[in-house]
Amino acid sequence: MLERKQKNYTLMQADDDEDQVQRRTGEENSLIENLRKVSRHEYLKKREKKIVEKLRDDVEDEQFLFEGVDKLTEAEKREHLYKQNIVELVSKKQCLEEDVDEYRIPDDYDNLEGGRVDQNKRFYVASRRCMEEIKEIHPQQAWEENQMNKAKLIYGSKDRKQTDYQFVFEDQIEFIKATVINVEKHQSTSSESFISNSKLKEDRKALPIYPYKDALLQAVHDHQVLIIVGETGSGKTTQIPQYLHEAGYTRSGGKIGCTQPRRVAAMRVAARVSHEMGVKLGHEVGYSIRFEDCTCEKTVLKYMTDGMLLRQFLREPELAGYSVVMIDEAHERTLSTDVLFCLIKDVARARPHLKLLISSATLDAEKFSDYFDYAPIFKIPGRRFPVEIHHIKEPISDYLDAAVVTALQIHATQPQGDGDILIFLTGQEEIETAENIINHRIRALGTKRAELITCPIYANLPTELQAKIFEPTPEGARKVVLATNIAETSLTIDGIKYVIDTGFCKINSYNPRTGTESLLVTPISKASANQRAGRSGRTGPGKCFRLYTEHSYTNDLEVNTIPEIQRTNLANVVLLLKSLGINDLLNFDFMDPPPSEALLKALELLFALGSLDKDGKLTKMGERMAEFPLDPMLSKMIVASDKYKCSAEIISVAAMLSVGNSIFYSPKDRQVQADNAWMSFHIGNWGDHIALLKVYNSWKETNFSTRWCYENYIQVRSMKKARDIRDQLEDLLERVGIDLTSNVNDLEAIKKSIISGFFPHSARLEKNVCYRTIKNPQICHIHHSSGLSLVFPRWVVYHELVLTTKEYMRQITELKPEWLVEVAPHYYQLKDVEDSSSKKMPRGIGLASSK
DNA sequence: GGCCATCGA
Repeated sequence: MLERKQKNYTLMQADDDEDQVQRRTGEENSLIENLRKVSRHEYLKKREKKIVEKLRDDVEDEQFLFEGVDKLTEAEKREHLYKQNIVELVSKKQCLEEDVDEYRIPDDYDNLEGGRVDQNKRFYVASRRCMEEIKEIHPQQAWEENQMNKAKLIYGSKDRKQTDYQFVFEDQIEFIKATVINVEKHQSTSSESFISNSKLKEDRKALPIYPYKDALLQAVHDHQVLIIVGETGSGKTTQIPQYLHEAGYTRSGGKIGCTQPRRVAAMRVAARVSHEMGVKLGHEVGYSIRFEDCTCEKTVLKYMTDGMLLRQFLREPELAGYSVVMIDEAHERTLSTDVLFCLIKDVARARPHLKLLISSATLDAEKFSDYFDYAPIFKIPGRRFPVEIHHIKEPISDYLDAAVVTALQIHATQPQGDGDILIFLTGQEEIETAENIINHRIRALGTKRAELITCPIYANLPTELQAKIFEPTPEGARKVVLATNIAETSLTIDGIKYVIDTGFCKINSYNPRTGTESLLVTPISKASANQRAGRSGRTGPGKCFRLYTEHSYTNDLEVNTIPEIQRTNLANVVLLLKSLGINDLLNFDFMDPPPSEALLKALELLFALGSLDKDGKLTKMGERMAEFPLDPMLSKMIVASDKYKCSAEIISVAAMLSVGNSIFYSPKDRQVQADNAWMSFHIGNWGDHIALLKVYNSWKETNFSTRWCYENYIQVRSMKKARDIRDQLEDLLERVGIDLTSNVNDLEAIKKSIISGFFPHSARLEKNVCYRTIKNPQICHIHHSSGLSLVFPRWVVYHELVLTTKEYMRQITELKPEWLVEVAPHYYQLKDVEDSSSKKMPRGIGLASSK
């Protein structure tokens, strides 16, 4: 097939040559004929690019997923090499054509001559990013850890702390101990049919979970719901589904599903398990994440994101295709996991043969147990290196300064090259200032000490710059990684020996009364503090320096972070639950119920958007909106765009809004250029929504060019994500019966569609630079990232309201007040939007009759 | 003239 593809290329070339000859000689050729050729030429160019891109993705995927898998057939290997060759040839050619030198800061892996990307290095770097899961299970690692543990079996001080709690679960411990004996008796009877490779088998046996295998199977057999407490490195995620599969839980046709909070985790674990089972990924073992379904009819072990399983409830409310569902990393308490708890508990009652495993790393398993009708707790020990924890003696006032000083102290006093430093800070700005201070002070020290390399990392940092933290530290030097919470769970950095924990992070919480999200610096929880400390003990014994006193650790910090469900906008969740036929949400069996105010606010909004009727039942409109994996206001905007015949534009806007605020990129050293690029999308005061649309369409016009992004200081990663979302939305349009219609020049139609979804978010200019929201009147300002921040239109509609240092509206568009009445007559009356009576706002304005 | 923690569909 690939050979055919290449032939196509040469054929295309021949076609083109012929074209030229004909064009020169054939006087009689009609103009139309010529145009056709030109357009074909263009089409072929585009097609070539598309095919190459597809090939490149294939190669990346294969390298990423089959890394270390030696089960590939010869044909597969050949094909892979072939693809790789083509991609390399093409990228050589492209690099000559596209000499990109804008905001692309060269880093190690694209430093080859001619700017060519060294794919191997790149994948090395990329795979480091998500080493977490692999670390847990990599055979080499397992072996090494095993050897280390043989020498001295030590548990870290973190573990020591947790022993305090162990007596609480005495029953469960007894339960485990009893079964350990069983394990030894029946060990040899376990099924071994799937593993031919003896090395792999040994590795699997070396995992801490292995001795508990039969006991675990017995427990699953005896109980419908089981809480599993297994620490990092126990092998629970990879082994338990395999054990259950081997024990026959998939024999009657049901799948084993395992959820993960993050996409990379689902992918990597699935890849690992398929490797262990000696099957091809996507066949018996697969994964399913948004934009990527790597499963087939044969799939019996399915790893997926928790959000994915949640969406599956819409199509398959009984989860009939599953015989076992395992919810992994339950302690993280993501919004999706929490909602899954409620739904799955209900399903389990209706389906007595469905097995349910809730797996968590912490010891608040008792709470999980209580929630699931006192389900038994099964504890599996983990493996970790000891971590020494140091607290400060006296409280300090400036944690940023203290963090820098501590880092420098470590650097100065600890042996050279014995490990890197990781500092947890709260955000981008803090990271940048810390970076500056450290660099400055290091320079002042002169060349006496070894080099100290600062590596910032946060989610919004362009990928090219993120890769820096995964490069090995040069001989004799030391790295200091300045990270946000991203390093707490989402990525793992090798070689960290010292953690400096400032004790703070930014946490988002939603105020249902005002509809504001606030992102404020908050003390972390104990669980979080321990997680952070654990980051130093992954590859060897570590040390953690906490910039708070032991007293405040024990007395001031909360035990756990407040679950997301209690501090977020619930509109989306409520719509989902409503479309599953769950009506009484106030008495719904949440593990930690969200504030009733938040539920009411969500219901009120859904009613205003027309997705619920006055009895709280889902309407036809609500059904259509629920199809979209978006915030209900965005969904409503899309459904409304049908009326204004601009659905093509609106789904672009929705996709761009969904990726959030990481579109534009403004590096400190190129601020002027970046500002200019930004300006070019904001001329004419169209507003931010239209600017986003312009960005998307311009990118599309350049055939999704990466170079174009660099030139315009736009983040490629975000744009690609927007494209994926937009593609998905386009597919969904068909499902809800909306035609894809484009009307790019009718800005009024586009704005009216936006307002149809966002009419509850309107505000008017109050005085000077202050705005006042119409509903729940409150003072706010235009965020400085907005194109209208110096324009101050009288009336605006905003995408979101965020409290940072002030109340800011983000992503705004100007509107005519009468549009509000036109689009939402049930919500606004003419008197609400009349400009003349602006002296004082009547109470309850805007809430015309929505109760 | 002042900035956006982190995931997920």
